[in-house]
Amino acid sequence: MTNKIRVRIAPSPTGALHIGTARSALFNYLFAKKNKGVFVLRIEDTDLERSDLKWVQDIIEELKWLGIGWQEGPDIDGKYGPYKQSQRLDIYEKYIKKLLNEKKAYYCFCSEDELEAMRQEQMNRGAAPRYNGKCLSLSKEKIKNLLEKNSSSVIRFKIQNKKIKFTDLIRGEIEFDSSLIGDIVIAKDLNTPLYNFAVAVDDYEMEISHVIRGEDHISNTPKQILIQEALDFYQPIYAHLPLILAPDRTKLSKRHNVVSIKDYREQGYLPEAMINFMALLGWNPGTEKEMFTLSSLAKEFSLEKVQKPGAVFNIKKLDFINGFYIREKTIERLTELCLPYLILAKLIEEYSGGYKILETGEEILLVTLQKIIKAYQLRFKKLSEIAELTDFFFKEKLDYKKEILRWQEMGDKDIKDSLLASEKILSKINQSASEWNNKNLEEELINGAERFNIEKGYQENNRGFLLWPLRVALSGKQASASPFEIADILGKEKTLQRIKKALEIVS
RNA sequence: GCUCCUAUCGUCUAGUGGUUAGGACAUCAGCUUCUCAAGCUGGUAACACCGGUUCGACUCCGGUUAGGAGCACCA
Repeated sequence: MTNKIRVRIAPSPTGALHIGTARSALFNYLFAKKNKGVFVLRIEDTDLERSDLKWVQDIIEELKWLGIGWQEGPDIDGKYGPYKQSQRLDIYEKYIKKLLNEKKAYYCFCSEDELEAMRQEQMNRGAAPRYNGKCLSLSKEKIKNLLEKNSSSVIRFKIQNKKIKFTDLIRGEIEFDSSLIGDIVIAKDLNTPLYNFAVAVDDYEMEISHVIRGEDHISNTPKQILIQEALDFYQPIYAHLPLILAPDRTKLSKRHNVVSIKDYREQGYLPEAMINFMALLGWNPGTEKEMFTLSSLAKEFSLEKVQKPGAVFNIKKLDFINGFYIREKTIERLTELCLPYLILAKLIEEYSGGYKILETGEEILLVTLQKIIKAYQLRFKKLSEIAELTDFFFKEKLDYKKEILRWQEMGDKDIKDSLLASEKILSKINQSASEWNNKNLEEELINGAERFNIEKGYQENNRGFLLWPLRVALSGKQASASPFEIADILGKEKTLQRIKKALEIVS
């Protein structure tokens, strides 16, 4: 073993990258960065039945999206050989044979039914279910015979009865009694290794110094340690991370929760937010600082500050953090990020280098799109929300009830008067950049609102009598950006059209 | 059932024998305000329980209770 810090994550490609795996990756990555070590990505695809190349792609894509890079692993040559277990079969075979020769492992011909019955009987007795060692003393001839007959068999590892102690960087000393474990299956045959065995071999072969993984692996650790000892391997240092929990405090599962990073990305969560949020789940800097970029985390991270108890996944906090990073974006970048969602919602489409409104086919300039996004930058938490919030900019016909045009105790006649007053003010303003802009529109309309209130005998500073019906007429919504921003973006013609429509609706 | 792990506001957490138990999200109120946000100000809200140790325990020890994870020819 070198003195170098070498860590890894070892996902199995049996599904989309899970948020728990992503957080393990983050913590390993940060630990490596902090200690100038190496972060390895190893693909654990020993289970060919369940593994699929498309999930390897997903793991790679999503880790890259998060900004978590590896120094050794897929796409990158390494001196430790291939990083997919299915390409390392000869390595495992060598060690399986070694264990077999040294009588530390043996063939087992018990049927699954037999094993199931054994387990049941032990459970009923209140004992820990474990293999009873039936095939341990089979004679050489008998084994040879059965193997030649192609009887189905597996290879078991002989568990030494002893106390196994190891130090966990997060939890301290952990002790297991190996007599409770029973001889585990380490391979189905010489070419089909199983998890606990493959992990022990790979961690050794890849010179992994620290194994940082989820708490759900604690009970695998003694098995792996025993295999390491039998093979005369060094023992890596362990650190078991607290689990990410669902609101009911059980392990986050695909069945009841959104767990894949891909889904969060598609919902419009930013990688910065995911990283910041995942880091805070089970770790804190010991200060009151909570907002972190990946690189600031790499400086401040330490395993000593990792929590012991599991952490409940709080989506509201993720939303808050995501909103924070949305507000941090430049408007150019944020618009770029939002565009796909507007396209997906069939509001706009891309054409020869520009964009057009899908419904009317009219061109919409990038600067206009940026104005729209800017008007909503403070108003959304997930990118996917942008379409519903801003759809009225791209629609000809607004669909709303007359009732929502009403501000406080206004009668229908009052609403009409209000809209007519707005119309009068706005038609006097020229559609030119120097006049028809947010600032000037605001000035004119606020002055107008005061005049309108005096005229109608309303309370003077209650601008809603003019502004509310106007804003609803332009947006069709009870909640939206200001009428000034909207009118500015819509332009004079559409603004006046929408006021006319509203007047029709009141009548 | 067995093994292991865990226990501070609803949630994420600070705290390492003496604190008005701090922060963040959420929540509530106020300010701002045409609305919704954002922002600012303030409020409500926690040491699971029982024993020790100690002049003194959220903090150390033991137990109880509760929760979780693991117990495959999956990883």
